Amino acid sequence: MIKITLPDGSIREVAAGTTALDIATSISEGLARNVLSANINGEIWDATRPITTDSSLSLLTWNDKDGKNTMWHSSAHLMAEALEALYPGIKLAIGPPIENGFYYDVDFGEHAFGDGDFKKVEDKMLELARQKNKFERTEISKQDAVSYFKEKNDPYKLELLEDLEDGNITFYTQGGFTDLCRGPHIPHTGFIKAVKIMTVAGAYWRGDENNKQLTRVYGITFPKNKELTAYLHMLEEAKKRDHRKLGKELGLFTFSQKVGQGLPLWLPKGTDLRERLIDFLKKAQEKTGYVQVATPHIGHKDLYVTSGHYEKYGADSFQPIKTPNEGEEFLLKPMNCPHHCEIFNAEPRSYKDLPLRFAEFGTVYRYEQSGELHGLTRVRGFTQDDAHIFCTKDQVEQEFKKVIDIIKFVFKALDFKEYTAQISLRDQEDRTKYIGSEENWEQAEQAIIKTTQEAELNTVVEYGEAAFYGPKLDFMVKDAIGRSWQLGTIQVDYTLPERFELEYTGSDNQKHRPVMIHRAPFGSLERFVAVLIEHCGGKFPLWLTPQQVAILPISDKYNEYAENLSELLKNYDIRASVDARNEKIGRKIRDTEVEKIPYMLIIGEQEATENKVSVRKQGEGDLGSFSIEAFAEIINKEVEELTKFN
RNA sequence: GCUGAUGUAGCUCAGGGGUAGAGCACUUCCUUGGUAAGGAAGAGGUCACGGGUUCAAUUCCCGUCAUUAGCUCCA
Repeated sequence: MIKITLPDGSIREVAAGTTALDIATSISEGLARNVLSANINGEIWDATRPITTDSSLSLLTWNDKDGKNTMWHSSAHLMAEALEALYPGIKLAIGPPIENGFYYDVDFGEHAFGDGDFKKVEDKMLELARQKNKFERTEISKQDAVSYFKEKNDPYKLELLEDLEDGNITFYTQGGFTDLCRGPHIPHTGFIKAVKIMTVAGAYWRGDENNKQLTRVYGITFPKNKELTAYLHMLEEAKKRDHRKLGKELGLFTFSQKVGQGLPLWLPKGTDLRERLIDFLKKAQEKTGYVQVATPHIGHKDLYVTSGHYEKYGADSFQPIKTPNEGEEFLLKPMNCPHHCEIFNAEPRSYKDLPLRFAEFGTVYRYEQSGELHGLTRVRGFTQDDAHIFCTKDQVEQEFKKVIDIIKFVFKALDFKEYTAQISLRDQEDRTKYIGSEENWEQAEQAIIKTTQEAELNTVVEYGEAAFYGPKLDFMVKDAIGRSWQLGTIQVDYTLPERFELEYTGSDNQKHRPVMIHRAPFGSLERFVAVLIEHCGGKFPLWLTPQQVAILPISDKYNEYAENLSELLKNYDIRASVDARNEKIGRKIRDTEVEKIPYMLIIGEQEATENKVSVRKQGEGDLGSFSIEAFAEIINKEVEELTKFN
């Protein structure tokens, strides 16, 4: 008999060789029908694999990330089986699960696999799935494995086998298909009820462009048809929210071939939004003791040689520009921090001056490969909401706390309700790859852990994800349709103070090296605006939106009253404009709704006589009649609630 | 950067070896209308750019540029 510890702490005694599925069955039939795999002592196993020693067990279903992965990994095998049946002679490479579904890299030989083939593959997969073929695990010797794939003439699997140790090799077979695979897999193919082949793309064997290009077939599967429908609906929704589309429709930004790839041009409305975001953050930062600095768009090459950026990124950057006479080399600024270090160095600093917080909305330029450019999320020129905090190592904790406060404030004002903080710490095994003293690291890492706890953040700790120059904290937000984006970041840096020989005089009258903290709540304005657009679907929060109110006269008889109203609202800091077009009110309302302007004021005979406004809210409809003062108060209250820091 | 797809009016797109079409937007006129599209007329295009094939290219071929889906990359 062996002991199995369940997640609730209860212990079951079962015969050795019992499977996770057996245990699920003993709990309930319903549970057993949903078990995809199991976590045995921290390893993911087949639910059908016999357990032979005392173990902890948790059953994994579609609701678990690992359960989904198992399902999708098995789906990749199912797709491979279908592809082999439909296109005999193809060679299979690798087929892992990914964030949304799975793929398989396939060498189709002469056949050009494309959209036209998808339906066929989906049908075949469903046909095979309905056979409820079991996934069977076999341990196999390396020699036998090699001869199997030699027989099958599959060069990719043979190459994979070269790197595997004998005694550690398993095959999985379902129906007529056998694949080299570590597993685990779902009990049988019948769990796969809905299948969609999404797309194909080229991918190099082992990610190396010198290797042969294979066809990567992407697919996704679900245990219920309904979930597939919901997923496809979500994709449609994402398309509608695409910031590139909305940015164009709402007149926020554009690109020009003449100006250059990846160089966004902000249109008046987009600039309004952007400036408003800047003001908003500046105000919060002023209250937290930041001071603004400003630095030029280029800097001497030596600056970046000192910072180390030239060595690391110089070759892949925009190349240096030279002065015509002296031939001195300058780089387009890829980072603000070296400039800020020199500002720190501009005068002798005392411990009494610290912390010093230099903030700059600094525009930087980075050469991104042309294939990487994407709307506003990946560009070659962008503005960081950058700041560098120079402090003593004892101040790191308090400074972290303040930065977290600002970031939380930003997320709240912009209605990002769900976010997690990823704490990136040193590799626990190998500490040689990091610069800075053990003591400093330890102190900073502890400060991050402590402050994130105190701030009651949802955190994930990732060991080995720290930058070589210091630990960091990244904020991942979930948008309105459940996608994750990385936005704000806080990073501790021990190397730049070292490289720039930053010093301050301590209370002991000795020279000390300050700690530097990089931080950017938005990350970059471009990327942040892109995420924000997709999050709110273009319906910006009232405080931020370029136009808050549209004044819609019923006919041109009331245009004058409307214009007066617009002027009056300016006194209340409300951004309004009049739609004086010769159109019917229904048309004006429709167009305003489409433009996603939050409030409409309908102005006609009645309003003009009574000196009132009829208020209509975007997406909601008629709110009734208000005096102008009352309306202004509603707007201003809503704005203030969201944008007040502290 | 690599591989594939795409590039036609301001926008969304149709078309196709004999120098172009729709809807929306725009302009003008009519209409003065009370909570999601009133009517009519008009204007608007070197069919991304450069070569080639052809009597003739926007259409076919090649190249360049850009966009896009992936791959690789991201201070």
